[in-house]
Amino acid sequence: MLVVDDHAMFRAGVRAELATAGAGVVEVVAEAGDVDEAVRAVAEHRPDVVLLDVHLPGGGGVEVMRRVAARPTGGAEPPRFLALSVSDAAEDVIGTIRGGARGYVTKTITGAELVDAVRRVADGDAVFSPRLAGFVLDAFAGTIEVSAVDEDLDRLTEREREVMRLIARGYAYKEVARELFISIKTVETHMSSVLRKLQLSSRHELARWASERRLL
Amino acid sequence: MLVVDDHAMFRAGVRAELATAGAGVVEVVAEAGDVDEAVRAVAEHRPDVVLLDVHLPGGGGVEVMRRVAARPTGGAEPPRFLALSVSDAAEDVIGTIRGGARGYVTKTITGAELVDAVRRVADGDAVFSPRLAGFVLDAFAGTIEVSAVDEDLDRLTEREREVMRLIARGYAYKEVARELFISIKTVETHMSSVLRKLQLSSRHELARWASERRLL
DNA sequence: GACAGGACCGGGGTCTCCCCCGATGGCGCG
DNA sequence: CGCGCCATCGGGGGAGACCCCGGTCCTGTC
Repeated sequence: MLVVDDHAMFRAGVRAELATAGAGVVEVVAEAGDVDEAVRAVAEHRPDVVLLDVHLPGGGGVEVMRRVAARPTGGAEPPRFLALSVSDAAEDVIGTIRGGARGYVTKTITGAELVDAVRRVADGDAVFSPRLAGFVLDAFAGTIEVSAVDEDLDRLTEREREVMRLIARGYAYKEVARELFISIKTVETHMSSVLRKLQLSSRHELARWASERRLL
Repeated sequence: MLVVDDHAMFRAGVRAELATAGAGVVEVVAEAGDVDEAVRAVAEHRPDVVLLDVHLPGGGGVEVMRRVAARPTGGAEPPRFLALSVSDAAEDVIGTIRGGARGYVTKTITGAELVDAVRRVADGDAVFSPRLAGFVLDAFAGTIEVSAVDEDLDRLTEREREVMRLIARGYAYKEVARELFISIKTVETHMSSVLRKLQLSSRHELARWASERRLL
């Protein structure tokens, strides 16, 4: 494992904890204190797991993952990243996951828990601290208001729904007309009904409305 | 914990495993064999964790989560769902997570691992089997082609990017002009450059382009 | 100093969007 | 049968979107 954190004291703490709680399970092969060092250390030592601080000089942990992913691995498996941070802010967590981390734990974690988390990430598991699992899964599950959608959407006729779908995808009236073998004027009539029924006022609002509800 | 699975034999197996490996940690308070039973059992026993089979008669595990979420809890905390399935298909996993599950493990799991997974989900952790963590996190991280985006996006000047962002969000030229303290004509000039540089032909295509690349 | 490029602004034109008004034919319902 | 709803089509018009052309400043480069 590679330990990346800008505080040497913290890295020493991780080493000490893992030496006792994780003896024989987790081996620290190297340390790094900023983004450049981290990228070099990954290339040199090819660790299975990188314990990665989120707030790191030189672009943060996300930058490390981005640069490691951009470099050729020479056929070797890329390391798995376990993010470690004092922050439990949603944007940090989600940004880190988007960046490619396979886990995110806060620094309130105990040594034994850290050993377990590292082991799990090494096995391919996803690991999240309790408070963070909520962010990740909620963001992933999305804000799908099933009940509200149906009530509005059911007011539309079949033909109106077809027109709505195409308009929301950015089709011009002319293109919708050609696609559905009807006149432009009919498309305008349907669109007028759609906007009125959905209480929207333009095709742009309609596009956002449909996009938020994943109707495209 | 509530065990939901349509095979009585499997439920018995879970009970037996948890009695030995999870003695004193995990207590099975009830069982259910289909969606209706599961929803009733949740209302009656209010378990902390529901071990939920994905392929279940009556709509699947997703239907259970949907109906439990729709019913008032009477102030009590809703249970956390741990999905359990023979399937490791991406659509099953992602659909289940979208449905609100806090974890997903396959039935190849051992008794000790199951105890650990249940304990973690009860604590609020997200738990995923190794092969599944890939699906979930990749789907969440999205298909972000950093390299392709930058080449196109870097051709835009700073001002063009600002205009592009607002237009992609559905702002009218007039609104963009007001927002950026410039004239409508200037907005048109910038938009013309944006469309030319990105090889797009309308604000609608631009909106889709930006939306696909999560630039909003 | 010439030259390029970016930010800024304008005229004028065509097309699209969105609304108002109208009409016809079909289909089910009381 | 009258009535309402739906799908179809049209005229007209105002506002906006998009594109063509023109221009003035400023800044950085050679």
